[in-house]
Amino acid sequence: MTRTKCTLVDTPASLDEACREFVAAPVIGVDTETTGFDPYRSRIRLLQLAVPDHNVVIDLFKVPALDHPELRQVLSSANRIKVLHNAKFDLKMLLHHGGIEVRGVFDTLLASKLIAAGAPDISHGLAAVSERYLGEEVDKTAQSSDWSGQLTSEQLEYAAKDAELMLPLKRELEAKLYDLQMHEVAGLEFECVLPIAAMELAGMAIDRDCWLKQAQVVQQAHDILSVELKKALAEGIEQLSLFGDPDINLDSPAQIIEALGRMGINVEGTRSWQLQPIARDFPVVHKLLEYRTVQKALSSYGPSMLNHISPVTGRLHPDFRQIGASGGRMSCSDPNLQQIPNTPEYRTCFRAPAGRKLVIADYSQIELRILADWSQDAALVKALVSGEDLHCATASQMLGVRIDEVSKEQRAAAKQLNYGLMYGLGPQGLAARIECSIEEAEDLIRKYFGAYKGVAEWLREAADRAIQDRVSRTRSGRMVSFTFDPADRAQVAAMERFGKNAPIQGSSADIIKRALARLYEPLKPLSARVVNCVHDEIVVEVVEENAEASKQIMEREMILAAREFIRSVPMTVDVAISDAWLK
DNA sequence: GGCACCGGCCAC
DNA sequence: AAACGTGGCCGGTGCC
Repeated sequence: MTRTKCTLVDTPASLDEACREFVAAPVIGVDTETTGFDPYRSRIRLLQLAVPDHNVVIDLFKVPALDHPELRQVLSSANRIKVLHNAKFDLKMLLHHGGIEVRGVFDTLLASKLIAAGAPDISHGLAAVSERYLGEEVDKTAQSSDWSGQLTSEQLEYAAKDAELMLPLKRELEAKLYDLQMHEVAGLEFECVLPIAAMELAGMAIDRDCWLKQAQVVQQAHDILSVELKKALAEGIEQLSLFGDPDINLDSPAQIIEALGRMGINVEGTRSWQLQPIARDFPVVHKLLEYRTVQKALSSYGPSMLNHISPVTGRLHPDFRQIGASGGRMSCSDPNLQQIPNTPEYRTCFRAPAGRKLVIADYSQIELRILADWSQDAALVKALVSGEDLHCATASQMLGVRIDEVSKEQRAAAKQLNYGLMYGLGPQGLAARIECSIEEAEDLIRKYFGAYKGVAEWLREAADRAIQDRVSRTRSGRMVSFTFDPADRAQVAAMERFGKNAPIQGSSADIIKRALARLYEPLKPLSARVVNCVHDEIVVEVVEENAEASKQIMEREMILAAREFIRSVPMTVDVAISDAWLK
């Protein structure tokens, strides 16, 4: 690469000059260097902007560039494309420190992930992506250097280089996205970056005392159970033990298997599905299952959760990975607010601060509605359009009984089928879940697909597509690729199940992402902030007096987001206004 | 001490 | 691989 002109901006006059250049540029590479990763506890040192043949490095410790009207306009205007790698990070910094909402984002990280179509073991770091698309090695050693003091020429060079790289990288990635017909879904993803950045900055409020109180209750149960369980497990070796209680580690599956074996209880593993069937026969097994529950509650949902509370905001600011799953779903970590136990004891601790409310909105049966729309199965569409209880309607269709005569067991079986079959549930799995024989399960599945022939056909085609084309698409055009060894029957079977599931799960992700993007502007005037997003659910925090208005907007925008993709069945959104994360 | 992996289990 | 999909977090275990 030829040497590009590089300017260090550290005076108001040089900033003015540089800004004139950006105002005219349709595409700008952007990067920042910061003193840390937490926007609330670190500062932006450098803002790098690259246009063809010119890199500009702005030293924000020397000149208050984030206040510069032209620069703000350049960054927040959707008309000028800003190319960044992992834009969420820079957007959070610019939003928090400058109140700047960066629009017109092209994110090279998300582009790379889309192109990879969920293939595992592909790195999407800037160095790897540059290498892959430009054949260029990038030295990232300066990234973790100290950006708070006197800067070396190496640091400045590195800083400029990252922004400069964005321009050729965008060219390559964009061409590839068009090739693959994924420019539209790329736009969908790029529009989500600002809303997700804002969601992370907003964070979720948690009531510390409430959480600790709950943890203490569990701790007590844990202590009692652990003593009882140790005693029960020791009984098998009483005659061997000369030194009192053997110090068995209850959290070690290997030691548990050994201890149970000494008592004459032989198990392959100690997962709950393996233990459940024999829990009635052996009190010690029942005790173990009880212990497991509280152990999980204590370790994953105990006091350690509070370590994630920001000392600055007093709230939880998780990390959302925008393309976290191969089908396009988001994932969440540190902490994972998508896996908080769905029980009142825990959810009630996620409480809106005084004078504020949570508005909780979720799509009802979104995946089944996608399946119905996609398969155009007449019976399933009709059941969903009718607004009847879906699982009763399914049981009625399958078994030929009147809908008001469907028994509890029949409805439960239908529910398992509705949710399970689109993931590839087989007779064995169904039998285990509803406690019937394999033959009965086979019969139920036959009846289900007899009632929903269109669904059967669609699922068959989806599985075939995965095996033959090794790729399928969600409703937005997002590609999901499948890699497997065709000689391995188990892998083929797993891929068939994945092939059935991925387009549906991924389309659901398309829809919720459209909802996040659509909600951003309408919620702003209400000072309502999205604080969490759990696959088919969006949680907003808002001042009490604007809760009702927020509710209306959420219902409207979420339905409109779904209608962008799904038209033949109604999408329904359940919305509740609440003090805590409870409906 | 850090890392990778596993068994196990929480969410949707 | 539970013959039901997608994730992340935990403690145990073994390795370097």
